[in-house]
Order: sequence, then structure tokens, then C-alpha cells
Amino acid sequence: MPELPEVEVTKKALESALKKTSITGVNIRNKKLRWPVEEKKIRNIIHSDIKKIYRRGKYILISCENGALILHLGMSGSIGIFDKNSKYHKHDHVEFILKNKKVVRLNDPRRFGCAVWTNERPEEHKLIKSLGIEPLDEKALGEYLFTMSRSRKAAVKNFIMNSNIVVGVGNIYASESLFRSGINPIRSSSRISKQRYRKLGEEIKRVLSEAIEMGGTTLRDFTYYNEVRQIGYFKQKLFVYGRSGEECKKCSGLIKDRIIAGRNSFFWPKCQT
DNA sequence: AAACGACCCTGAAAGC
DNA sequence: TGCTTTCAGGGTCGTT
Repeated sequence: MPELPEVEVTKKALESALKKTSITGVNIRNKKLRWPVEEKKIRNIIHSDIKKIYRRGKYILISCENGALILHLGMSGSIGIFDKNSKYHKHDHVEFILKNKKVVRLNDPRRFGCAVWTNERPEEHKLIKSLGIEPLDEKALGEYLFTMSRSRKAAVKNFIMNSNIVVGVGNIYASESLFRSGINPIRSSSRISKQRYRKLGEEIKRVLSEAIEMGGTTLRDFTYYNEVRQIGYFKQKLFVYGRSGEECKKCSGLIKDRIIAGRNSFFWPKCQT
């Protein structure tokens, strides 16, 4: 569920929750996530000075004086902030107890997410170090994509979803940005002009920024903040994702879907060549 | 080096 | 209604 915008929104919530307070306890209720949650290591965060909370790709990094916590929401993860005594939800696996009597809970039904402690600089950690560029920080995203794509013949949709190339573009925003730039998702990434990549780069940035503004897309997932269910509204802005059989918003043709490299993909060939 | 499929897991939705 | 099947927003790993 969570792609870059959803993770960014989550990161901001976490940042405000941890501001002017500190973590006084850690509670691992289920350590079976993507990698075993190592409680002993994670307890390093207790009473530690939190220097910075930031996002790298779809990872949330909480960097402390003595190391860093690396969080990922996988396909179904969310983070909620609650009062200390509030009831657990099913699948609340990792809990941080705050000095201000609040708690931060990582909930993840499918358990594809992770909570990993590292003593290294987080940028050096193996989950982080080979990640590609941040699309929103890159001025010349299109030029970069063009250069990186020359030797690759996989479908352009897979190419932009490759987190070693560019981070944060998941299945929804890949389909959306390709529609917006008029590029057929099946087209080989090495056979697209620089000019078209410039357009694609701009549309990737635009769609991600707009989604962040609107609080993310949210299909089935949701997150909680102070007991209030937070929903993103970007779904209303989707041109193609999840709309197969419905009308194209540009030309009134019917949106198609097709599996590309194992992932469902949505597009309308007449508007995407 | 790059591309592909299998796999990790639960639950919502669709199918019967 | 209720049981079964299919599918889901991600990423890693092993194999071609």
C-alpha cells in the first residue's frame, strides 16, 4: 500500500509525535516481520537523543546519537499514535512508549514491513545504501532516467519501479505517471527518447507531490493519529490505477489492465504510445 | 549485469 | 449464507 507519498505522510506524523518528548520503552508484540525484530538492539532507542527523522525511499529513518532505527511499512503497514492505555488493534507488532504518555504503534497485517536497528550511519546500511535517487530532490530526473535506461530493455514501468534506479515509485504511481506522460508502460525503457523521459520525470514528481499534498492515496489501508483514522484523498485523482473498464478521463476510451512482470498495470494504449 | 519468478503473510473481495 | 479462490500498494533472493 504505502508508496512514497504515504510514507512521507507517515514520516511527518511520526516527526510531530516525537517532537519534544522521548522514548521510554519498547514493546515487541510480534517479532516476525520481514526480518526478525531484535528487541535488545531496538531498545538502544530508549532515552536516546533523536537527531533526525527522515525518509529515504519508502524507508523511515529515525537517527539517534547511538545508531538508527529503520522502518518499512511493506504492503500493509501503518503507524498509529495513541494514548498509552488505548486498546491494541490486531497486528500491532511493535510499540514505542513515549514520555508524554502516548505510544507509537507499528501495525502490519501481512508483516512485509520491518523494524531494524543499525549502529552504522543509516546511509551505509545494506537496506539503504544501494537505493537509487530521490525523485523529488532531483532537478534533472528525466535526464537521469534517460541515461540509466540506455542499457536496459525491460518495460519502462518496471524500470521506474526499480528502487535501485529511483526510489518511491510503486505500482500506483508508476501507472499514473506513465499515463500522464503518455508513455505505454510496456515500451522497452531503452527505446524512449530523452524528451519523453523529461516529461516522465516531471510527471513522476508532480504525481508524487500532489499525492503528498492530499495525504496519500489509501486504498484499503489507513493509519491512525490520536485515535483518528487518517485517510488520503488522492484516490479521487487517479487517472488509470484500478480503473480498468472505466472511461479514460482524457478521451473516453476504456482503460485496460494487463500484468507486466507480475504486477497489474493500468493504461489506455490510445493515450499512451 | 539485468530480468524473471517464487516467496514472505493476512484479509478483503469476488466467485461459486 | 458460507466456503473457496483470487488478489493486493513491496522487496529479497535464487536462477537464468
